[in-house]
Amino acid sequence: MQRQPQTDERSDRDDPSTDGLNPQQRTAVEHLVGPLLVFAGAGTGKTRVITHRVARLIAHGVAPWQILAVTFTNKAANEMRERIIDLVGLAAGGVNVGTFHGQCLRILRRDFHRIGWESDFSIYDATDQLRAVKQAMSDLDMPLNTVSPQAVRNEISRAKDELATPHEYAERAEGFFQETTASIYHRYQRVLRSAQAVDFGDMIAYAVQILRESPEARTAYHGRFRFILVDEYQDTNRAQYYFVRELAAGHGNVCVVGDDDQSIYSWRGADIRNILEFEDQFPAASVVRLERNYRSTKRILAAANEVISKLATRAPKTLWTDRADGDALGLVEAFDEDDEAQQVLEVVRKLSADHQVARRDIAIMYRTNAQSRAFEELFVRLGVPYQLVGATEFYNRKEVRDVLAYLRAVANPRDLLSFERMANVPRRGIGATTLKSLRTWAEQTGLAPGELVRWLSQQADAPDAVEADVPLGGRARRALTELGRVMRKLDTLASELPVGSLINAVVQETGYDDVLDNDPDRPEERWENVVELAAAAGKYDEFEPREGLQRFLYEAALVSEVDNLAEQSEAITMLTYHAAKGLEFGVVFMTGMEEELFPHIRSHDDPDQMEEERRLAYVGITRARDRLFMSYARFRSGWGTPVRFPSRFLGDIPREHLVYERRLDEQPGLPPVAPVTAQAEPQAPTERTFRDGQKVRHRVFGEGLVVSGKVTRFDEEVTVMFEGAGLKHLAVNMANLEALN
DNA sequence: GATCAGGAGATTTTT
DNA sequence: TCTCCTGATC
Repeated sequence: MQRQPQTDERSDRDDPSTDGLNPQQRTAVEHLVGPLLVFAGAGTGKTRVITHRVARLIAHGVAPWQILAVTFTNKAANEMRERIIDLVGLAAGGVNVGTFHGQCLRILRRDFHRIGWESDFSIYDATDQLRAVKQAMSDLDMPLNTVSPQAVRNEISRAKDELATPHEYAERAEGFFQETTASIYHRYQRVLRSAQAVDFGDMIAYAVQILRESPEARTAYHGRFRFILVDEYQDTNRAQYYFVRELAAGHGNVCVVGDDDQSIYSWRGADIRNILEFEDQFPAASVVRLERNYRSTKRILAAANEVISKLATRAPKTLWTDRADGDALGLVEAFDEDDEAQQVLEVVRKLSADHQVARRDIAIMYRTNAQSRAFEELFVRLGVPYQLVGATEFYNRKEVRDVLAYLRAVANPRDLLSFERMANVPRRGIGATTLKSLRTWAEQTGLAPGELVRWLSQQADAPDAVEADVPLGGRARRALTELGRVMRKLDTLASELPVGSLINAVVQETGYDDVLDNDPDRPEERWENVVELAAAAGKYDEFEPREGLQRFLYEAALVSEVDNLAEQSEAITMLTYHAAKGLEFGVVFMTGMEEELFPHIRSHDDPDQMEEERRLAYVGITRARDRLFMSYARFRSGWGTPVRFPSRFLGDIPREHLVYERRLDEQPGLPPVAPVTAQAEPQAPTERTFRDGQKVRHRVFGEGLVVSGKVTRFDEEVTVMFEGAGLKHLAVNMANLEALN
């Protein structure tokens, strides 16, 4: 695992006694039995409470393995494990720390047979899910444009977050989209089932099902996990709540820690009710509120409080701190995204020179992963060390997915998606039609395509085999037989080689090395990724080959963050606001503080989502200990309108806490924008000046007709059909359109 | 029936 | 910028 930056108050590491805890923290630590809810505001010593609580439980004779600690991310789980060991000693390594999905995986591995599954299965991630949705739609003879497969995937995931089965979902489905989704969902589950595969939502759902339906399993887990601890409880979804409830049903020793102000995952099904209604769901629960912030300066905290106070709904609380006022928050106005990166780097240099701030204590945060690009390019060019958290999407690289598809097709011959992904890579003359007839044949025989091709190859090897009825053309049959031969070879290798070496063998045996060599754009990079994958798999070489393979595949599915190649202690950290939750840094740069980016444009028409953006801004601000900088660009290439305006969140911060580090001189071509510190709302036109059907002239595009238009917060946008240039979306302030009639 | 080329569309946040 | 999809070609 990559070395992560500090979590909450790593700085004051201490002995397991309750000395040095404030009264609220102590209350939380000393409460041992029964349900407990800890409202832990940002920087209030949450991690400290958790680790001390664990220490105290162990001091009271609870065995480490009787404690189950659940987090939301692998990052958080690793941090928590480390902190517990730091405090309690190695003996505490036995505490069961893991993500929801990791914990459920263990239960499935052990007890999946109780509900009719095998203990080896494939885990389908979001990309696989999408393919499975398309597969389901095609099974139903439904054109892919009937409904958006992405939307259906998300809808299915939301349903699973609520533990709704296809049947339950269908019962309450309303309207065309939901009713269509209902039938796809039904079929989708069959696709997964026959592939012996589960998606993320299934993992929770099946674990709950096991706990509910198997008395043996239920008794075993109740006996095993006597104390349950859930971190970031505000981000749990309904299914996860049921999971916790089932586990805690025997004894009620469940401690949840969270902060409704930091709830930022409702788009993933997080249900704020879980934390707000905890006292109803677990009667006799004690509630502790941590409101003293140890992390940030007064001015940073004031900004945070101001931003979060504009929420329409939240549990009342006010963070306070004893720390000094600190510096004002620095504002950086940039021309565009490249300039933004430059300017941020300028400030970083100044900080290093004037205040000896170490780069490892600096974080650059952004709303979307794509924003990291400008920073990366600059930093690479200048040799500035940085580390990217998450995001790299290593496991979404084509070559990585290809190799993994081979491994999964070997580990689980029934895994249809993996099989079909690798079936024609490299090209073997197996096209869509061949695969389709193979699937049909599979349905008739009850065998999976992966099993059938192996059988074909066996038949071919046995000269006196009885000629069975094979519904395939000669060419297709030959190609599939050859594929079966490769698969059988891989089967053998998988039983002999540790998984790290297996990857190398797979690449050679299958001819995938040629695919990599002949890659049109970046063969070296693709090779590097495959090598890196093999290196990651090497961790499992100590296991029996088959077992190591299976474990590696589970990890690959559940770990989204990759080890960065080298540990760079002197590197600037770059990460999204979402990924920053739970971390803290001496200096934080909140970049891209622009309307339509942060708050994100997709949140603009939904008040609930807008509130979530605000909480996300709050999370960003409260990551900073000593210094906070916020930057925005006046132009940003890419999508949407190129002209940008400062984020409303900037306007919410009292001006006495803000100071410009850098402002642009007003230049020709730059639309005027009032300084953020003095700004209320930007002036927006109230009605359209160009009507539909109006003829206009543009300096570059020539003459055209206005097709549609709308008034936005800051400007008027029109869509114009130009005679030469086609359809264009234009911002009226920028485009200098001339009305012609 | 497979492959190729070109175009279109889509890009939030993550286990 | 990149991936997916479609339609045309071999």
